[in-house]
Parts: sequence; C-alpha cells; structure tokens
Amino acid sequence: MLRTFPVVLLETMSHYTDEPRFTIEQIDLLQRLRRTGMTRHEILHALETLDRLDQEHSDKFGRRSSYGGGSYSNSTNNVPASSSTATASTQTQHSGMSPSPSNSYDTSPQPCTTNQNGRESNERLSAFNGKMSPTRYPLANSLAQRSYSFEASEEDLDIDDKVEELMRRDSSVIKEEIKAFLANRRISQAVVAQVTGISQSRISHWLLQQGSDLSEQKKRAFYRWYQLEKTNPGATLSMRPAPIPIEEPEWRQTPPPVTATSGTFRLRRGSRFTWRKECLAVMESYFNENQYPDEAKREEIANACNAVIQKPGKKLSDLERVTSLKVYNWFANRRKEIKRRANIEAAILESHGIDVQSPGGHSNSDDVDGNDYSEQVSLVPQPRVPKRGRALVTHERGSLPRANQTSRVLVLLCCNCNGESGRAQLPCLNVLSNQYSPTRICCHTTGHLASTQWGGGGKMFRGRQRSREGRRRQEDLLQTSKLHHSRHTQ
Amino acid sequence: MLRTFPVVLLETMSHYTDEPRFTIEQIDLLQRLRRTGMTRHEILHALETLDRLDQEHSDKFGRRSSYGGGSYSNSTNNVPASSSTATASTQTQHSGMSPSPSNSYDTSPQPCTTNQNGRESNERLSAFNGKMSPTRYPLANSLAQRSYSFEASEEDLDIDDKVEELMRRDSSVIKEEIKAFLANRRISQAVVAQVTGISQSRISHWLLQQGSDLSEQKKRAFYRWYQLEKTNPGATLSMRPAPIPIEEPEWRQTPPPVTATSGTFRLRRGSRFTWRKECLAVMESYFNENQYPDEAKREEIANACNAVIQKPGKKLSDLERVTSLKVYNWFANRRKEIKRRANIEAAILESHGIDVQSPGGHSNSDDVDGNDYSEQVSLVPQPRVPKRGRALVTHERGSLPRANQTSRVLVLLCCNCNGESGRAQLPCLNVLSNQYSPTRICCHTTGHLASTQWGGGGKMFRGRQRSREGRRRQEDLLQTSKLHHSRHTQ
DNA sequence: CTGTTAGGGTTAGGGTTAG
DNA sequence: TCTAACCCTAACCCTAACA
Repeated sequence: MLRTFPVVLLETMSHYTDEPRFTIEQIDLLQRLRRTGMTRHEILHALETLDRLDQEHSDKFGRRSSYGGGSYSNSTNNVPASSSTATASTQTQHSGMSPSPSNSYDTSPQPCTTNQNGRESNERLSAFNGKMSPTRYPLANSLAQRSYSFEASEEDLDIDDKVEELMRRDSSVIKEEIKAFLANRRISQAVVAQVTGISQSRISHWLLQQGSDLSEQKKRAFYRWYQLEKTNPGATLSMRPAPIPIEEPEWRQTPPPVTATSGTFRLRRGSRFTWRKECLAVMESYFNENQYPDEAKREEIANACNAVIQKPGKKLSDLERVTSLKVYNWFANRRKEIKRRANIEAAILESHGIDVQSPGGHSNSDDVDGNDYSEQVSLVPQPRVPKRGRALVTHERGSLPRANQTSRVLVLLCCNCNGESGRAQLPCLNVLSNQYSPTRICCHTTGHLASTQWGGGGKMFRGRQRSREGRRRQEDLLQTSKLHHSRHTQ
Repeated sequence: MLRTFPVVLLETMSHYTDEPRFTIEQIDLLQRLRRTGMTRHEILHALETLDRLDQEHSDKFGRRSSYGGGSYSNSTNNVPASSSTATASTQTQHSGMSPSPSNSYDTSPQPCTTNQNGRESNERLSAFNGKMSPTRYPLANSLAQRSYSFEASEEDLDIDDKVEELMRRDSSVIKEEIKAFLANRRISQAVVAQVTGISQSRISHWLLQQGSDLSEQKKRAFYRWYQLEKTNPGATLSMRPAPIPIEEPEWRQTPPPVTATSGTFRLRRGSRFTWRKECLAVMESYFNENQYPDEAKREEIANACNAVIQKPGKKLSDLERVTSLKVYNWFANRRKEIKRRANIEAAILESHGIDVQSPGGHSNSDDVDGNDYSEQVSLVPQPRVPKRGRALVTHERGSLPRANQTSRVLVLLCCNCNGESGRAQLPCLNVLSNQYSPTRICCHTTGHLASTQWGGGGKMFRGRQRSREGRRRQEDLLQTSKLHHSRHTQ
C-alpha cells in the first residue's frame, strides 16, 4: 500500500521515480487515511477506483474535489485539511482500548497536552510509519512538485503562504520559535532531519544561530515542515524513535515466545550482553593505549576479543561475538565512567576545601547564563586517568570534556547533604555512584525518571537552556533527593 | 563422581550425612574437574590415591601432628585445612591432570600479595585446592570433625590461632576490617554466605553492627573463613568477580575504595516499606497491561494505589504512600522475577531433555570454558512456554509460584550436583532461593561469580541465545548514527 | 554542507544489599 | 526468608563540535 499512493503521483511526476521518497504531505495523508480506520484493502480499492476516476476526469477537474467525488470512504481525504476532524472520528475508537490509553511508556504523551489528537493514532500507526520511513522530504523536488501536480488545497495554500511569511520574517526569531517547538513537542533534530532531508548536524548548527544561514531551499523546506507539523501535529513524525507501540504489552508478557517470533526487538529490552573478563582484559589494555579507537581499531579489538574467547570447536554465537559496536559502546561508557568518577572525587575534595585543579580544563562554557560555575568547572579530565595511557592526549577530535558543571553540582550535593565527616559524604557518593549526573540524580530520586528528557514524563531542557534551568532545577530537586536518601522510608 | 568426594568426608564424619550439602565452590570444582576430561573413574581413582597418600603422610609429617596433637578439640573443622595440606602430597599426581591447574580465572590469585608466605605452596597447590577445596564450613559439624579425621597443617594451626585471636578482639573493629576486605577483594556477601553457611542477610546485619552479635559458632566460622581467605586468596572463593588484577592500577583501584572502603553506604534506614495487597492487585493489573510504564503512568499507578489504601479520614504517611519510584522499583523487580522464573523453568525443562528456548535470553558469556551446560542448552529457538496454565496462575503477589519453581530447579542442579536425596537438594535450593536467576546459578556452580556488581565482568550462561543481532538497529528508523553501519576509518 | 562521533543523558537487565 | 531498593553498566538517544 505504501507504494500505491506514490503511484498516483508518479503518473504525473516522472522525475519522482528514482527517489521513492515521500513527502511530508504524503505521509500526512496516509496517516490520516489510516486514522480513519480504513483497512489497507479498502484503501487500495479506493485508490484503484480513484485512479480510474482520475483518468476519466482528470481533464475536467484537477481538483481533489473530484477525488472526494469518488465518494467512497466517507471520512477520507479531506485529508490535508482537518486533522482535527479526521482524528476526532477515530478518537473514540481507541479511547476504549485500554484503561490506560497510552501506556507504551515512551509514546505516552508527556504531561504536555499538546496535540492530543493524533497522538494516539500515532501509536497505532507507528509500525506502519516505520516502514514508510523513507520519509525524507524530497527537497529538490518539493518545489516543483507542489506547484505542479497538486492543486493546492486550502490547507496547502495556507501552508505555502505561511512558509513564505516565515521566509520574510527574521529567521533568528523563528529559530527560537522552532527550537521551542521542538523542545515542547520533543521532536528530535534527527527526526526533523529525516523528514526534511537536511542533516541533523546542519539543523543543529543553524538553530544555534551559528554560521551561515540555511540555503533558501532548505530553509523553505524546514519552514514548510514546521508549518505542517505545527498545523497537523504528528503528521510528519510518525517515525519518532521512541514509539515502542503496538505489541508492546505482549512482547515481554510471556518472556520467551516473543523473542523468537517478532524480530522486533526494541530497545534494550532483551537479555543483556555481558563482557567476559578475558575480553575486558584485552580492552583494558587497548584502552590504556588509546581511549578513542577508530573503527579500524575497534574492529581489531573486537577480533582480539573474539580470538580470546573463541573456543576450538565452537563458533561464537551472535550474542557472544564481540563486535566493533560493542567495543565502541564499551569505550564510550568507560570514558564516561572514568570521568564520572573523577568528577565525584573532585567534588568531594572540593567539598573539603581542597581545590582540585583540573588539568584538562576547558569549559565549554555551556552555561548560558551563569558562569558561576563555569570557571571552576573547568573540568576535570580525569585526574586519575593520567597515568594510564595518558588518555586525553589522544583525542583527535572533540576530545575535550564538555559540560562539567557536573562536578560542581556534586559539590553542591555533598554540601547540602551534610558535608563534612568522612562518613557523611558517603551518601552523596552513593547517589553519585551511578552514571547519573546530578541532574539525573535529582530526577531519579525525586520522580525517578520523571524528567527524562525524552522518554519520561517531564520535559527537559535541551541544548543550552539545559544548563541554566537544569541547575536551578537540581537545587530544588535536591531537597527531595535528600529526603529520599536520608529516609525514603520516612 | 559427585559422590566420591563427599564420600571421603563421610567416612569420618558420620554426622555429615544428613547434610550433604555442597558449596558452590564444590560444585564448581567438580564441574571443572569433569571439564578436564577426567572420567568419573579416573577421578575416583585419583581420589582414592589421594586419600591414601594423605593418610600415609599425615602420620609421617608432624606438620599436622600438631593437629593430631589434639589441641583443637575445641572447635573446628579441619576440613578447610585438609584441602591445603592434603594437596601437598598429591600435588604431583594431579598436576598433570589438568593442563591449567589454577588458571581457571577465578582461582587465580589477584594481585593482592597478602600472605606471601604459604604462597608458594599455595600456588603449587592451587590446582588441587581449586578442585578439592570443598571448603565449606560445615558449621554444625565443625566441632566434631576437626579433631577427628585430618591432621592439622601448619596453616591450620595458624588459622586456628588467628581465629581465636580474632575472637578475642573487638568485633566491631574486625567487622570493619572484614568489610574492607570484602570490598577490596570484591567478595559478595552472598558468596561468603554460601561458603560459611551463614545467611547473607545475617552477615549483612552483623557487618553493619546492628543487632545481636553472631553466635560464637558462626562467628568463629566466619573468622575462620576470613582468615583462610585472607591467607589463601581464592581458596574459598573460586569465584571472584573481576579479574581486575594487574592492569587495573588506577582507575578502578581508586574509585571503588572511595565508595567501597568507606563503606558502601546506603541510608536505607528506617522501616521497610511493604506493599499492601490492594496495591499489588492494582499494580498487577497494570503490569499485565504494560510492564514498562513511563513516569506518567507510574504516577498514575501510584495514585491508584494510594486511592485504594487511602482511608477516609487519615492521610497516608510518607511511609505508606506509594510513590512513582516505588512503583518503578516494583516493576523492575517484577520483571526480573518473572524472567528469573522463566529461566528456571527453562532450565528445568532442559534438564529433562526438553529443549527450550531461552526465555528472557541469558546473557552471552558464561563461564570461562565450561560448556558443561551448553550441552543441555540448545540453540534452537523455541517458544518455550510450558503451558502457562500450570504455573502462571495468578497469585496474589508473585504470580508465579515460587516454591514450585524452585523445587523444580533442584532437579536440575541436583542432577549435576549429586543427586538424589532430598537433602542433597538443599544446596541447590539455597542457591536458587535467591533472586539469582539460573544464570547466576551457573556462575556459582561454575565458579565465577565474576559478574557481581563489583567486578563488572560477568559471565553467565552461555547457552542458546537467540540471535537477534540484526534486530538491533533495524528498528532504528532514524539511524542517526551511521556510526555503527558505516565504516569510517579514522 | 555532511559524516562522525564525543560526551551528556537515559533505560532496563543482571546482580547485590539490607530491612 | 522475602523482597524493596539500589548498584553497575550495555546499549542507545541526542546535540553539537570537528573534519
């Protein structure tokens, strides 16, 4: 069915062939279509009929009206237009499905009530979208297309107008607007990138107001996407990463069955890989040598590990086999771990008035506002790492430690918690002993994951705002945090 | 063969009969023994010879004579001792038997150079010890045994003396010492519990200086274990976690101490929260719906629970109040519980030749080389699910009948361990009565407890793991990081 | 601009501690 | 003994900085 729709388009758009991409509009339409409750079969049938009719009438009316004239599926494509209406009809259907509507943990809408409509349907459709995903915005063709095959519908017109309007406005303002939009709606740049065809990297760069502006074409595409998404929430984002929708409930329900069947294995919810000590030894040595192995090196390491654990007769199973990706993850986690520990330690020392000079300095000053911290934060590359392979030296690229406010916060925590006695610090240490940075700790201790940036409930701050807000937040949460620790049981 | 060893002991320890338990270590050793390729017959023969030699030598060499001196009438089991001494003589015999004597990674002595003396012999004997050391402390029998069959070796004497000395010292100090010891050596209480026969819970309690002191007997057993382990690293714990030995110089070295040494501290003081039936019912229903509620959902659940237990006039105390964090923990623990049970069940079925697909999927790695289990393990994916009807009947709390499951497991382990008698199963039961999943059990039995939280590494069952390599990223609709796919050199 | 990837975050599996 | 609460960490996600 995925293809059926394009077919319609292709008839008139030959150039579309080589790039089976779909525009956001298309996706949007398809989504709504489905939302109406039509089955694939029905849709197909409808399309065929449509197609036929189209040929017959194409000369007469180019309009969709003719489409609609087909009079099949009642609710269907008045599509672009009323997302609200379309959904409304289906809303009821789902509402009853489960006592608790959106429980698929991540799809679940955040407290934020934005776009309530369409939300649910997304869940159901996600699978569908997943397949569709080659949903890139055919930048090059977008312009041509629209002025071309489609008659502008009311909405289309609106969007176009709006896009143009945006184009005329001050982009810096719009950027902020968009940033806020993305943040509120929790739309990742990556998703936008996929949909618009602009690289995430570029988007990020642009939104940050840095460097050159986007090309007109790209900007238009972006704005267009923005408008569409704003007008029709969820239309273009059916493929958000998180949506572990559908079979969610089942899959783990009965531990075993699923696994085999549905290769669908989302997230890390399966069994977990565990490093063998032999491998760890190998990796450790490599790590000492260089904390930032490139792909080739990782591959080498992976092979080394496999060689070690390889048993004569047997072959390593996929699960056992060490891959470069695993190696990559390990190194990344390892670096973080080290850094974390270093920060903790530094924090402790500081809390005792011992000023820790952090070697690697840097400070990417990512705190927007206050720099109260920035200075001290100066980062602490790993005080302890040094002796080993002298790791930091190696980084080729952006090796400098970034946001280090962490350590600062830690101090804060310690101080607040209690402070002085050797013992007293422990609680803090414990709190910090996991990977969570202070921010997270707060989240964790308070609402537990409550504020996870993407998955959880609360909204988070992204990018730069995070630092400021985050900090304040931390303090607040700190209170509860303490509570939690000192007597979570009362 | 499993029985052979016990037999040796039984000869002299009649009262031992009723408690034919085996320590994990024993099991481990036995397993390894088998792995070396020795046949049961060979092993038996070797043991006999050993036994004979032992007797011969014991008379000649006065080392133990002291033992025989009858000065130990008081307490003790020479059991542990025996292993070390006896070995000496037989060393040669076994030396050739297994290619790699003590290298079974966990027995391998850590860098820790403590107790240099006795090291030599230990090293030479390690292999033997490794195998023999059924160093469990037959608590109940300790007294009698000791004065009885084996002659005490020098070491034994030392140990006894030391134990007595410890008994005289301030226990609180010793506790700290032991805590540090455990932390540094990363020996989990669970292991100690297994080896000493004292429950982990009791150990924990005692180490925390809480409540009453240990009974003299237990304390002695504990001290004795402590001494032995200190003197002869690995002697009692062939399953130490991380091989963090050598090159673990800095980073791991230090960090842990901070947290560990200073005492793993958790301010988990106060009375413990207990779920009310009503709440459990509520949660259960939510759980059936979705095992992974997000924060919002958890909050909802928490509220639902509170609503249920809320009493008209009163307000819920902090202790009573259900929070999303509590809900979170419950769900997490619940999932694990289910998985554990599923694994157990699978293990049982397997032990009966019923091929089962690993439920939750165990982790990859397993023990070093052992494949003892792997045999039973099949790689064939198969929706296990032994008719859920049987066990999964919903219970109040743990929907899965615990006892039932457990007892079944016994079968499995017992097959491997030794056997038949009802009593014989106990060890297994113990192992399983924990939250440990079969995986963990394997670790125990194979001797690597390596994956304990301390070390990080970890080995588990290696059995059938479903290959879901591909699934990993396939879900990744966005593929934001081509990182894993593309190969960029440098 | 785009492709990588460092480093901040997070989730959830495996395991442990302690009330 | 049972299990709530917590730790550790593999595998991801995300943004942004580099090349």
